[in-house]
Parts: sequence; structure tokens; C-alpha cells
Amino acid sequence: MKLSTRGRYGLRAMIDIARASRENEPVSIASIAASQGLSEGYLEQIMTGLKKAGLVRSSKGAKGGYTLGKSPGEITVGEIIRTLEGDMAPVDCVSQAKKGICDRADLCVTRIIWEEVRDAINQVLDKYSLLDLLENEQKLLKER
Amino acid sequence: MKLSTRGRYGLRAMIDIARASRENEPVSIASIAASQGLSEGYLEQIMTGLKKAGLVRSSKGAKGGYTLGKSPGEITVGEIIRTLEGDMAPVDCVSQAKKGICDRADLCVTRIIWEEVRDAINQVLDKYSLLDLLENEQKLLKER
DNA sequence: CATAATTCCTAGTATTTTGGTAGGAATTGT
DNA sequence: ACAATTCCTACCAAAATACTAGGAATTATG
Repeated sequence: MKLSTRGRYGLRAMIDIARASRENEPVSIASIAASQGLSEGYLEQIMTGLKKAGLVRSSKGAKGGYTLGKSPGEITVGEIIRTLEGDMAPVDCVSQAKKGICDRADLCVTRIIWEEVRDAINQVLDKYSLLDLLENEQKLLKER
Repeated sequence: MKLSTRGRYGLRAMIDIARASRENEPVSIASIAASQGLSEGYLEQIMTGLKKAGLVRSSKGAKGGYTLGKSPGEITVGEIIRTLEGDMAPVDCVSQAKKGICDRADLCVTRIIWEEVRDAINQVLDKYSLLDLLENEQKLLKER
């Protein structure tokens, strides 16, 4: 039950972009990759996913890069993670994408547990927006 | 963020054993594998894990098999799943087993989220005992 | 006491998922 | 014109997962 690097890297990238969103300048893959120590090619694939979901906008060409698709306060960690990792269903039978797989769902006593787990995870993830994270970061910096 | 088959199969096996625990007769790997449609060899490995954790006891030889290590009411889904899947930390830096990996933990704003996720998952899993599941199963059967 | 049924143990292997590379086309600011 | 960028597709390596094989040790039972 580990998150994959897609989700982790993607979230970090989004935080980078959110941080830069004050100046409203696009952030390039190269700069994110450098600041986070990631491979550019791989990060590119992740950004493609985020773009399709509308969480970022992109501008091509020199001085191009990515900007947030909505304001930092409107983008939750949940949206980011679900975009990159799929809905957080611990088993397929409670995944929106793959339901109807189990033939004995009506007699299954574990199903309800997995639904609860899924919902509990999402509830935590949806509680935090990028803005929350930026504010928290400021706090941490001041406390040092 | 999917559970592996170890956790899923193991939980189902434990339910089988719990169901049989009324008669207090050991349940063989062969019979569990048959009833759940699993491979015997693989299930055996899973049972080894459960045994090491004390969740089941085993008796060798003819008429041997597995029995619960504690009463059904004392064994939670959480214990079973954590035994087979490790602590439910979505990232290594909040895993008891592998902490201290991250060098900038003190500045990390995502860490707190992963801790909350981990705790939320465990809270759900620990809420249910095998006894709860058996009782629920009875209810479902009667309602049909 | 022989035998069949079982757990126990170790090693190997196939399959799937994950994480990453490579290379080039299209676009755009300077 | 050209350098910096996103976009796109295909491929590839490593790791994790799910399973298989085979035999040793133990034990109830006829």
C-alpha cells in the first residue's frame, strides 16, 4: 500500500509551481526536475497527466512552462493524487473505474471495510489545498 | 495504492478459519485454497506470516491445519493486514520500519499528510474484528 | 508400523508494475 | 534564425509481486 513516485513527485512539482504562482511566471520541467532531483523525461509524463486533468496549464516555447490551472486554494492534494494514482481504492472492487468485478459482492463482508478505507484516505487528502501547504511551509521556515 | 493479494487472501483465509473456530477443528491449507480458489503453495507462504505473528497456531500431520491464535473478537483486520502488508504508511518516511530516510523532514509539508493518511487507514482497519465480520456475514445471509 | 495427510522450508521463476530513456516534432520568445 | 521549451511515441530496465517445485519433518489412523 505505497504511493508510487508519480503521486509523490507530482505533488512536489505542484508545490513548486504553486510557490512560483505568486509571480505568475511559468515554471519549466527542467527547473522543477533540477530543484527536486528528478529525471526530466519522467517528470514530463507526470505533468502530462496533471495537464489533462486541468490542474496545470502549459505554454510552449522559450520562457514557457507550467502554471496552475486554478488558484492554489482551489487545488487539493486529493485532486492531485487521484489524478496521478487513480481513485484511492485499496482493492479493485471498490474502485469506481473497475467495479462490478466481484461476483459475490452481495455476500462480501470485507467490501465495506475497503470502502471505508478509501473514503478515509480521500477525506484526509481533500482536507489540504496547495495554499495550505504553502502557508505551512512559511510557518516552518519562520520557526527555525 | 492497492493492497497486494497477500493481504486480501490472508484476510479471507482468516475468515475461513474463524468460521471453523466454532467447532475448534484445524483448517487445512488445501481446504482454504479450494474454498477461496487460491494456489496452495502461495497460501502456505501467507499462512507462515500469520503464524509468525501469532495470529494462527498450526498442527502438523494428518488432520492437522490452522486454528486461530486468539479468539475471533480479539483479532482485528488491522493486525492481519499489517502483518501481511507492513504498516500502512503510504510513503517510507512515515513508516516505522524505514523512518529517518528523508533528510529534509523538518521542512517537509507533505509528511504530516502521509501520517494522517496512515493513521486514518489504521483506524478503520482496527475497528473491525473477525467476530464482527462473522456476525455481519450472518446478517447478510439472513437478509436474502 | 506403514501410510496418507498434513505443515514446514528453500529455491527458483514468470508476470506485472514501476520508473525511466531516447529521440524527434511542434511551438514560441528573443 | 535559433534556442528553449512542451508534446508525443515508443521502447527498456529494474523491482516487486505472485506463484511453482520439490522435498523434509511430523502425526493421526487403520
